[in-house]
Amino acid sequence: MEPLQHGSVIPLYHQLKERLKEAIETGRWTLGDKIPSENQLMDQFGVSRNTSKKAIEELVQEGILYRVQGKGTFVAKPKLQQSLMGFYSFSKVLKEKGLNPKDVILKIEEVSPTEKIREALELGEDEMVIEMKRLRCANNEPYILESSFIPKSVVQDPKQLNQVGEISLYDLFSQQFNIVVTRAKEAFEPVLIRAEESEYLETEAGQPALLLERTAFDVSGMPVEFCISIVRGDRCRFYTELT
Amino acid sequence: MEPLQHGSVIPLYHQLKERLKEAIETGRWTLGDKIPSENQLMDQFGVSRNTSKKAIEELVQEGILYRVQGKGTFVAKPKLQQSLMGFYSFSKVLKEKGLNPKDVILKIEEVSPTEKIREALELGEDEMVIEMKRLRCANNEPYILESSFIPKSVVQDPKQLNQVGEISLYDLFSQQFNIVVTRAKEAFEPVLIRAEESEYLETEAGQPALLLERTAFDVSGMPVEFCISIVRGDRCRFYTELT
DNA sequence: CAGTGGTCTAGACCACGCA
DNA sequence: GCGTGGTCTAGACCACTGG
Repeated sequence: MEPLQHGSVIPLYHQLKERLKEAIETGRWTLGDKIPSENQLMDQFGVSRNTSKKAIEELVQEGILYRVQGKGTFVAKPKLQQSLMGFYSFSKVLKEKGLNPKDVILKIEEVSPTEKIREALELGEDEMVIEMKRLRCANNEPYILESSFIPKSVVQDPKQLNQVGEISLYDLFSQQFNIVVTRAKEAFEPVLIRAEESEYLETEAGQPALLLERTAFDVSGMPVEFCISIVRGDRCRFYTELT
Repeated sequence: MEPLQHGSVIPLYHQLKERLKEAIETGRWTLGDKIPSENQLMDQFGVSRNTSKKAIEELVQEGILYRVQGKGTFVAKPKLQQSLMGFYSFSKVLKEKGLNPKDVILKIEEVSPTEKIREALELGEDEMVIEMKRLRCANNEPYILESSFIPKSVVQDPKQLNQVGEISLYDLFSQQFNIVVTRAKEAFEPVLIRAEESEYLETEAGQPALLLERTAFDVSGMPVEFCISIVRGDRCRFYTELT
């Protein structure tokens, strides 16, 4: 491990913070691992305890680490999973509780992206994408019709996506492709269900729904997924808390 | 100003933080005011600079204060205004930019609350509410039809609400009734526009819309407003960023 | 008991904004 | 030049956890 640059314009705690973050993002430490104590970091990097503390505290603030007094400092769950839960938790989303979630994969195939998708994923000319279309159900009733578009450069072989259903798409990204999704942009608006969607969602055309578009980015800021969801309005309600 | 309790179970920085927060919430300092410097707080409360700094830093983290190097520490905008801006900024909400926002008050009157409203506002039997129904426009085109329900105990005289339009409801709350809204819960779902709403919104029944319900709370956690909005789906798009 | 994080002090030097 | 916040050090005592 190279020493930190003392006397640099970049604060020591910030340099240390980046080192720790890098070690987590590259998989050096993962979910639940114990990282070195304040005293150990202090010795390893030649800084004071308050400086190593400040680096850790900011990472705790960002939700990357968590601390337990008397035990140590540990790696928290990836950030996006937390945020998604915070914003619209799928369990809370459903009016009925006691749900039995299940995803049906309708198709996985290589397609030519529309202009909108090409833009969202920052693709070049002629770059192809893999489309995975899923019907997401709870208690065997459909509630979301979802299409994920993933650049071919990310997932060379569509077959690799077949595991989705057993594990989540983002877990698959992290485990199979070494891609950690850390950020996402979302846009949504109310729409009417169209005829071709109504069949899958087992409802009628013209019923209220939410159109949700999400672009997910990996740690380097590269877009890795563009997702379009149609959410049945009668089955879903979204909650947020503004504090 | 009473001194802090040294040696208490409650950390000094936390006590100081509460003192500062209280001074802001009671109006001792308001938006844009400069608060005492770290050195001044250090002397006034008999703590070290790091302790006064930590109290301030946490309030900065919570968005209550902001700091400018070389100038000082200042009171930020009330939190809710920020959150609302962060979550669905009305300016970003509109597809068209260069908007000219205007609110038309349709009615202000004392009404008997429905069961839903009574529950949201935690009202007792026979307690009345003031309903303020507004049509919110941009570029003279309607986009939101909104009804606010406010407990009569909060605003004794409906006439006091007439200023809304010149200033925002939450600014009125803070200036006239000394109520600072600090928290809000929101729920939304897609719906179809109904006949009676379509007239105001100048569209057709059956068009997509967003139904948005918000309960706003003051500092003590008392509900002070329940608001039902119908948002035209064709004119609005909501954005969020998950990080 | 040793190790951890939680709090706190009393110093220090720096970059910045302003008069 | 002075006051501000930004960074940093080297100590200290405490409460909690685990062996």
